[in-house]
Order: sequence, then C-alpha cells, then structure tokens
Amino acid sequence: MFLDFISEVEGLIKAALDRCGYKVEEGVNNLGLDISPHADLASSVAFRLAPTLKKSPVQIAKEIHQAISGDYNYVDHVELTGPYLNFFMNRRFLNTVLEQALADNAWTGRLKEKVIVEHTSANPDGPLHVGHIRNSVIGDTLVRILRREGCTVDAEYYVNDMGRQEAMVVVGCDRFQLDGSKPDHAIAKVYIAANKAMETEPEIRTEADQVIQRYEAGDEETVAKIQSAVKYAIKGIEETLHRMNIRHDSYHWESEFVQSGDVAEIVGLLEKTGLTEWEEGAFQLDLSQHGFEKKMVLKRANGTSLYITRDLAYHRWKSENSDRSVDILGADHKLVSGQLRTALRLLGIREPEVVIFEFVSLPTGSMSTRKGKFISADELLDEVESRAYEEVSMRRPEEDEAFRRKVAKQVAAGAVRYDVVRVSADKATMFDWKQALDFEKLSAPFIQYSHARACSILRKGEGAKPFQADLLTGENEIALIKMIAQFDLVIDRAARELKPHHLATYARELAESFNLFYRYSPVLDAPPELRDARMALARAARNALRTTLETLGIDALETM
RNA sequence: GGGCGCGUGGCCUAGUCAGGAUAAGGCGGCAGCCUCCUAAGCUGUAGAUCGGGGGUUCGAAUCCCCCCGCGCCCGCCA
Repeated sequence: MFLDFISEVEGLIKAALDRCGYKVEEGVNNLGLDISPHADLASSVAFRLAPTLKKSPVQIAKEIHQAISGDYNYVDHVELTGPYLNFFMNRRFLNTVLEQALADNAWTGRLKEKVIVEHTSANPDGPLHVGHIRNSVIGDTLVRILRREGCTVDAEYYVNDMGRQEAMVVVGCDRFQLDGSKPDHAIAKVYIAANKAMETEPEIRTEADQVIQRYEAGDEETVAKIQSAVKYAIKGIEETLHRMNIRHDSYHWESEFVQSGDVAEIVGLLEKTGLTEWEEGAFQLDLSQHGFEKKMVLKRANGTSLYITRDLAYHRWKSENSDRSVDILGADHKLVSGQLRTALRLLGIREPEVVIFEFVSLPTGSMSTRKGKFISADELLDEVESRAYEEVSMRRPEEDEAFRRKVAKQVAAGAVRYDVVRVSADKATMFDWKQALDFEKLSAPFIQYSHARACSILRKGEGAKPFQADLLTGENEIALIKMIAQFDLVIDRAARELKPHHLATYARELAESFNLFYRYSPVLDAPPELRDARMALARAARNALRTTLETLGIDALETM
C-alpha cells in the first residue's frame, strides 16, 4: 500500500516540476523522498535544484508547492515547511489499507520470476553449528521474502560429496564406529577422530586422496560408502533445519556434474577462452586481467576435479533453470565467488547474485568442525527451548505439559531465527548466550506475543462485521494503520537489496505499534460502534503480524 | 604485505547503498504502571567527540582521501 502512496507523490512532484519548467537529474530517489517524523513522506528536492537554478531552496520549494495540482487520491494535503515539501495521507488511504489488510489475499507481491536460492550447503561432515545457521536463516528468510513478492522460488542445498572432508569422513568410518547418536553428530565424531589421528599417522592423508580418486573414477564400493555417509549426515542436518522451519526443495550433489560430463565440458569451454595453461602438471585459468592475482586451478595434477569447477557446472545449470539465482555464502567465500563469477562471465553464463555474511565467532575464537570446536545448532535450540519452557511454565502454570512443550518449541525456533536475522549480514558477530536467551523486546517472542494478544482480543469478540473505519482517529490507531501500510515497502526493499534484516526491524516496529494500540485503545470495552472499528483494526494488525512472522519463518502463536 | 568487510552511549544493534529538518531501538542502571482485552507488555529518566584526521557540499553517521583497530581471504581445501 505504501508503494501506491509513494507513486502518487512522485507523480505529483514530477507534474509540478514540469509545470515550473524544472528538471532533476535521473537517479534513484532523485526527488529526495523520505519517510520522516515531520510528514508521511517528505521531499527535499528543492535543495537539489538550488545550485542549477541559482535560487534559494525555500523559494524553489514554494514554487513547486504552488504548482502541485490538487487532484489527490491518497494524498490529503501538502505542507510547505521551509525548503521541505511534506505530504500527508488522507482518510481514504488509511481506510484502504485497513480494507486490504483484512482481505484474504493481502500482500501478494508484484514479481513473477523463477528464482533459485542456494543456502546452507554445509559439508556433510558434522552438525550445523551457530555459524552455519546464519546462512540457513538468511537464506530461508530470503526464500520467504521472494515468495511473498510473488516469485517462484526453489530452495536448493548443494551437497559437497566430492571434497577431501568427505573422504576423511569415510576414512573415519572405516577406523572408528558411528556411535548411534544423532546422525550428523555421530559423523562429526568420526571425522574429528580421523583428523586427530592424522597428526600421528600421516598416511591417512594418502588414504583420503585415494578415496577421492576412486570416487571420481566411480569405484562402486567407494561410491556406496561416501553416499551412505553423506545421506546419513544430511538426515541429521535436515532434522535440525526442520526445527527452525527450514526446508529445501531440492538437493544437488557435486558428483552429478562430474558424472554427467558437465564439469569436463566447462573446462573445455574455458580452454577456448585462451586464458588457460598447464603449470606444474595442473590445468589453470589466468584471471589476472580481471583483477585476480592467483590463477584458478581447474584440474589437479592427478586429474581429479576441484570444488570450483564443479561449482561452475552447477551454476551453469542454475542459470539455465531460473530467471535469477542467489547464493548465500560466508565471508570466507568472497574471493572464490568473485573468481567464479568472472569465469561465468567469460563463458557468457548469467552470474548469481551473491549474499555474503560475515563470521559468527565464539569468545574463544572462530569455529571449526574439523577441530570439534563449535556450538551446534541443536545445542543452541535445546538450551533456548528449555529456557522458553521455564518461562511459559511460570506464565501459564494452568496449562498442561503438551501446551507448554509446544509453545517452548515454537518460541525457541523463533527466538533463534530472530536473533540471527535481525543483524545485518555484513556485520561480524560474537555468539552471546545471554542475548540468544533474552526473550524481551528485541526478540521473536516479543513479536509473537503481540500477535497472541491480538488473537486473544479476536477470540473474545465477535467475528468480522461491518464497521466505520473513520472512527479510528486516535494517535495510536492511525500510527498502527500507517505501520501496517509499510509492509509492502519493506518486502520490496528487502527483496530488492536481498537484506532480510530490514524485515526483522519492521517486525519489531509493527509489534511496538500494536502494543501501544493495545495499551491505549481498549477494544472490547469500547462503545459499540468504536468497538467494531477497533475489532477490525485488531484483525488487520493480527493479519499483518501473522504475515510478517510467517515471512520471517517464525510461528505465529495464537496463545502463549 | 595486498584485497574485501566492519567500527554508532557501559554492552548489542538500526540508520550509511540513494547526504537533508532534534542520531533510533534493545540490554544493563535508576524511577513508576497489573480491581484494566495475556506485565514475554507499557511509561519516565540518565547515558553518544557516530574509531581519528583531512576534504567535497548550503548541509556529512551517510560521499572521497589518509591513518588506527577488529574480522575474513590471499591452497592442486571446501
């Protein structure tokens, strides 16, 4: 809805500029529009015109203001405040927002593209840890945001089954026993043990190399061993992802692209660029003309393929099977993903849009699966869930065990997701138990609670019935409607910039806005007509909160 | 050493891409609000040289340059 208001204001200003004979340079937000405490939408365009027109911004703003036509749809009036043009929404706009938020098909989005989002793709050598889930949460939230925008999205997991780490898992399985614990954790134990053993038995390295070669050559016994280990680990990883409402639509294994011949084909195509050469037995691509100092190795001296070439083949497949593809990658992949994109460009293949997130570290340093130095996502979820259980038991002692367990699970999953997604991806973070276990304002439970309160009112009142939206004139009521209106703007921005944290910020603001309404505008005790109008607003807010939470992948509890 | 990213009250973060009217939240501190639709809530209060220095501009947390600090990368690993 807010996007419609912005479009109207843009039209009014452009028409007024034409009338005055003024021109602004083309560019994003060249009209200087901004949501501001002084107006629903403010324009500082007069400042931009001042240097060329050699007039004061105040004078220019005055002229534009006089030239603005009074033909409004959603605009109520335009105020001239010094050099600023302040636009205000009319009642009709507020009422339309309410009406749309009450409709079943509210917020359907404007895009239609087919998008592939690849996220998580953690090596199947152990459980997801608190660093991996930053990838999963950002990725899954983007999947949901793009779907909300109308895109058809395929969430994909790229399985690294051909790497050295998987060979080490197989070596580990040969030497040690899987102990029957959760599959991904069991795999991690033998993987860590194999790495530890390698310190005193260097021949393990050779053993792993042989596994890689045999696997690439299609040796049956090796194929069976690797694939069963990979599937076993993935089973555990999926289970963890499901606890956080994260599901992939499809899995692609690296080996697919080697077996299909795609990798060999890609290497052949790169050879035709004339930038390749054999050096010390390995086949390499020189990207120095493109700003990369190091050559990109396409084939090892022993003939086996590398992650990067397999990844090139996968990316070609993705670009052929989508309109857009998005990769979620940790900061350690910055350089490689740059090389990958350059190589794709050389081949005329559409490049992926890459979302990089910075590292999550522990107070003791960065995490490592290989060294067994990490806090697993399961550990985190268990801990948060038990804290949530205490909390709900204290608040709702009359409810039974099943209720409290269920609420604790949903609160925990939400709390973990929110704690991750609220921070901008390009900020390195330090994992903090205190913050992860805090269920107050800057958290999912705060938003879930607002939603539950709205549901509580709706449960106690009557169902939907006619109401007079014009009665909603209180400061908090209007502020809440305006906040609901911003949903489309926020989704649009988050989808365009691929920044899910904008939605997290919005969710908090929406909940805050609802809480003020809840506190200062009694619904059930209001006089009949006002009560009906406030019921409608509570319902609209419930819908907005529910949709926001769903888009964040957080369960919208009706009671908690 | 080079490349990329980050630096905002005691702590954590939004705002930076697209410069604009008093720098916005949370945690922690202090002081209040449950005969009132769930207090996982609400209100008030104290607390900020927006890492430092230069520059561009009518105007800089935001753009440019230099410096400092932190993170990540610079493998025939992934």
